[in-house]
Amino acid sequence: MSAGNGCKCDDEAELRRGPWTLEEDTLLIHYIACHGEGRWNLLARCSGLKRTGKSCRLRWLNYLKPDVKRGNLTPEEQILILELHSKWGNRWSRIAQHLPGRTDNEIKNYWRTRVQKQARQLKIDANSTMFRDAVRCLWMPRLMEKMGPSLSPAANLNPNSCLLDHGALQLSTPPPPPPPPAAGLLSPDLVQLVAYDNSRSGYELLGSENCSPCISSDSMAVSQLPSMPEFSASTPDAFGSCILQVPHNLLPGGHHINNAYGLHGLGAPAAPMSASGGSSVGSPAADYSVMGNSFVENFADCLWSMDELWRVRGLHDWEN
DNA sequence: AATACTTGCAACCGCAACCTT
DNA sequence: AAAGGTTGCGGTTGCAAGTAT
Repeated sequence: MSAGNGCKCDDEAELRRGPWTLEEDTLLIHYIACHGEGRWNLLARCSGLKRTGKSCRLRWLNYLKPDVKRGNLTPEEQILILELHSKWGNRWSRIAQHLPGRTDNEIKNYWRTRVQKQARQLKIDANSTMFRDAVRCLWMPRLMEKMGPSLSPAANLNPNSCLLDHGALQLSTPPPPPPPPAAGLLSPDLVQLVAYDNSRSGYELLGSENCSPCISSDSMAVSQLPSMPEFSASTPDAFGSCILQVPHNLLPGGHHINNAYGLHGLGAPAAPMSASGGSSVGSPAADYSVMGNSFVENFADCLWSMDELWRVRGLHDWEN
């Protein structure tokens, strides 16, 4: 460990930083093959690498180690991450222990880039109960669908444990406190909904058995929505969700809420609604008049369910 | 085609816990 | 027991690649 043990002890000022080169990787792999893992500072000094022990350790564990799995996380792994994070929070290394071949860094990146993005789109704090509800009600069922019939035991979750379920509501903890103004309140004139592409040819807001209390049991085609200037939709994300913004004044029967989520469908992401749109639609005005009645009718059902949900949860007073 | 913007991920940093002497 | 060194964790940053305008 000392300067006199035969190691190449270079001036610390020459330590390299930044991306690793192929030569450095080769050197590190070769050294570990000969001497094994651990003792990272010694490794750094004696391998000829002008890196800190910390940097060597990180490169090995996160990238070079043979059992590190590359490629996208499977739906099973994603479910596991969501579930374990809801249990343990940001304990990345602990979570990683349950996903063989995946590193804490990878899981942390997944959470930050995918999951927190979802929270931002929903305008919900990623650590809030409300967001955990959304995860359980929206993503987990979708991921399970992607997994098909081969549900792994670890991911054998009961979607009906969704906190949005009426039964669960009655039995479980008191309603969560109203979210802070920034988390959930929209402009007084708009309602936001999360919708999923359900058919690749359009968008559909669907009833879901998993989250039946929070949505209408009817489904409704909204593939023509983009042709209506009153509505806007965000670009669908990696999970296929997009945010619809709908003017309050289009809602019949005085039903109005400030935030809604829980509209659940199936299928892969597709082009933004504004890009492909409905198949046989004419001018925006004509489209709306043609399909308007049935759409609004079902939409109202859906919103009523959401409205009821918030009332049950004691959140009604965060309406304007 | 060029530029601006967004996204995903590898790598770094600070800190705390653990280990060795 | 204490001090110094090492390791591991979680948060953050920087950059290359991809996408939108």
